[in-house]
Amino acid sequence: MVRVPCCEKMGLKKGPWTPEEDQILISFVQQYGHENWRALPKQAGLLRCGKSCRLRWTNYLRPDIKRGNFSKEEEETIIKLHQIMGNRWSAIANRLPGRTDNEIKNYWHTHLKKRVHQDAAGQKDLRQLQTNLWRSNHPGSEGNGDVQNFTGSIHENFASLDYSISAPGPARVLAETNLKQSAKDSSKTNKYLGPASDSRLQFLSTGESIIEPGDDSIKEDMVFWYNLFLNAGKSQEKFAQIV
DNA sequence: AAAACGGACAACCGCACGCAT
DNA sequence: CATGCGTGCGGTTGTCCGTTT
Repeated sequence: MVRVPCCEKMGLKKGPWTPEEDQILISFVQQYGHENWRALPKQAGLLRCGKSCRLRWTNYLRPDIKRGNFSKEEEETIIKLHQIMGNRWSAIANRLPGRTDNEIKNYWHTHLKKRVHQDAAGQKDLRQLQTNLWRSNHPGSEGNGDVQNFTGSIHENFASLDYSISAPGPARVLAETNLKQSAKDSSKTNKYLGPASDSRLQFLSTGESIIEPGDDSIKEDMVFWYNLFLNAGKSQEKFAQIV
């Protein structure tokens, strides 16, 4: 059997819907319901295929649809459900009242995908960064289990957004102070949230410097993680506790 | 000022599934 | 069981619009 796609039928309109078409569809559905999408456009007097009508109704015209920006809670829900379910947008949409699968799918591709990938890459980098931090403060400890325990703990706690992290000892970060250029560069991409004019990366609340002259190799990582932390809603104190 | 570019969102397309015959 | 049909789903494309060059 070869089914002819409904949209190939001659005379049917494609593309964006006009307000008039929307009004016709809304009025018809409210009056007669939508038991048969294929027959609906003809009955309603619309030059659209049934599929197009159904999509327009379910994704845009339905009265229970919630318009507007996604809340933080909705974003987190989408990210968590996507980790579990993958691209099963309709299943994810079922958990978010008022949101459609299409809307969630679009939001994922345009907003959330990049962020999640960036976080995943960052978590990978974190182990190396923490190893560097540990070794810079614990000479002679390289290669032993303490380093792995420390970095593993940090990684797991950060990944699960657990605030109760305590680093073993005052692992003070020593880094090059000349952050002007990297801060300037980062601010262009909204990654650096601190004062761009400051040559040191500082806690905004306490003014305490966490970057001291010394190790040039980790300054960029520190800027990255500091900003990721702030973006994630962590306090500077917690950041200090970790490093 | 205008062209080029890129992000956001709406809409389309093809496949798969379930149900009726 | 095979076929026909309606619908749901996810991937992809098209279009609009703001920003950058």
